[in-house]
Amino acid sequence: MTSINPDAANNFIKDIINDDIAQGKNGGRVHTRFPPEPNGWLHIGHAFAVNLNYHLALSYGGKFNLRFDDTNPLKEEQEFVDSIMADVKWLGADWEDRLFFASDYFEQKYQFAVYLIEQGLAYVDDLTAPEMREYRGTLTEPGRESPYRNRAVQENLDLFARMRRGEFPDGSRTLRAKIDMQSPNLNMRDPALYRIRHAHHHRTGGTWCIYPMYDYAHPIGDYLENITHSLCSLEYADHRPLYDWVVEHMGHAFPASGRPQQTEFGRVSLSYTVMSKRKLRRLVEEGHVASWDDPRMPTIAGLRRRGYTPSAIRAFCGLCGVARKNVVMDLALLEHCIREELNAKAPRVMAVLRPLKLVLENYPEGQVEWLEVGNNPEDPQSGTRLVPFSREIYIEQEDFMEVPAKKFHRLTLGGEVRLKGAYIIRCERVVKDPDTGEITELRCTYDPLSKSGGEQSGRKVKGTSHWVSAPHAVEAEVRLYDNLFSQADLGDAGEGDFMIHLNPSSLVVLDDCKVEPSIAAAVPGSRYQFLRQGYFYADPECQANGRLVFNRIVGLKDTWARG
RNA sequence: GGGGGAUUGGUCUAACGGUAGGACGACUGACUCUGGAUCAGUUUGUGGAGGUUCAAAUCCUUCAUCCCCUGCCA
Repeated sequence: MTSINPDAANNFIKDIINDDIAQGKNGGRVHTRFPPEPNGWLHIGHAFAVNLNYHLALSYGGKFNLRFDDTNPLKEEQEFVDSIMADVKWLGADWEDRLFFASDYFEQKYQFAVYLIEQGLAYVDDLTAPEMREYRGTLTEPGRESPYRNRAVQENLDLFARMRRGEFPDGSRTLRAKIDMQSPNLNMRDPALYRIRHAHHHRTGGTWCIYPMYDYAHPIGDYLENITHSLCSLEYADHRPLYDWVVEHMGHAFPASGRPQQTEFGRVSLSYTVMSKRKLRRLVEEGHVASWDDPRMPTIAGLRRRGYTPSAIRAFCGLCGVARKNVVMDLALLEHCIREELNAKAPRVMAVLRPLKLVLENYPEGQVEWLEVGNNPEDPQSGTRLVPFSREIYIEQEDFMEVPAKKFHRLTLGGEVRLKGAYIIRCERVVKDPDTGEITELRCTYDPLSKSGGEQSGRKVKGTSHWVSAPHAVEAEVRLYDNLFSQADLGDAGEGDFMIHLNPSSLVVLDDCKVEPSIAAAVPGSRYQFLRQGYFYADPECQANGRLVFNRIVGLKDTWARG
């Protein structure tokens, strides 16, 4: 079990839990849950919530449930249940045998509603939706009581039973809690508990035509599952009095030893991207990204496809603040987490993304040397591999400048550079296309005494370049992913306007890359550091058709490019 | 003249009346057969005003700003 930052300072939720344990609440148990609605894909913000709930339970020796909040058949689909389960599992949160659905409790919820009616705490209302809105009042004005508010218990019981039987059309009636139309908290102005929806539910099919509302269903689910700490996002703080109202009456109807309590925390979002379902959907529907799992998307599926590891995402979540305010985390922190992990673990290989042919005029034609190169300087255990070297090689176009810029450390006309793991070379001539003036080839010489690891290899030059032997080079496609948006905080860009900040270069596809032969058979899903370029992921889907495709997960930090 | 929540450097966070610290980023330098990594260092902060106190980021008052709430969504 990978832990997130176990030494992290306490957060306010831990403070609350510690107090609860000290007071013996719920017998000192800690039991959390992650309650997604199966109506979309999980994103990095959800990962934070999953992680928070799971690791809180874990660190207190408690339990963690996965519970789908499927009370609205119009929006929910099995497809999302499947993808969410896969994502939560991939993130490493283990619900063991505690997979639940709000719909598992529809019958109990119905019985409890009957109890509320009997107690005079709920009534069937015939108001239409627009009427109900009008009766509700406004933020600054109290509401008015529905004319149906004081129906007799028997009439309510009868009407509610007939609602269940399907005698009334959608929208014609609701079951409402009888609380307080004067409350300054709109959630307490006789909130709807049930609405009529003659719709097919992904799990219960056509069994029901009345469906409970979130505010009613959620606390019941928590209560029935013996949840102790029901964590949710900030916007539900106003709903807490209603949550408590339901729990309190559940306690009377179905006495149990435990009582769940709701605590709100701030959502986590990321800079240079968007998080709202609506905006993510627009990106897909308008074709700005290929799909929900496009490697530029902040969805779990997208991050996975990009090449992020669950452990890096967990580490990131552990570094995020748990606070009573929504936060926008710096993308750089997420990138730091994957770099840190991959720096330690990823094998290094040489890949030339934008090749420039280079001929070593004094290197014997037809000769091939297999040079031993270290796999990872950070990991002595990682060993070495053999890389072929020959008269014709490729180097990176940007590693040569005929007229060097200030502080340029690599190859220049008449200058020297070391080829990583091989020899020091000197550029003698530049061959150009006579028409375009474009550099097509470099004619160079090598210093035979400078061979890496050789006795006389100690000579220093100011730069080192990566390279690939031309006759041995393997063709690959490389997809350079970058920030989806060029502006860090899209929050204040007007609605609908955020698209103007799309980064036109969020994806650059290079299809003429040359990689060293050692990764010709790269295992799909494996990760490498392309020397001096970044960390890359052998794309599992694109690999399928026999073509090598690598996704750039994240670039290396590059102090030269920055300057 | 509604209710709820929040405010510590560029970002996130610690402090629970007693030296404002950390992470990421940025910048310097060292080192380097990756301009990576590593190491050393630097920079930037308690929203404002009052008050309580020997002592306030922390407690009180007040102002300001930001977020959420008028679905038969969650």
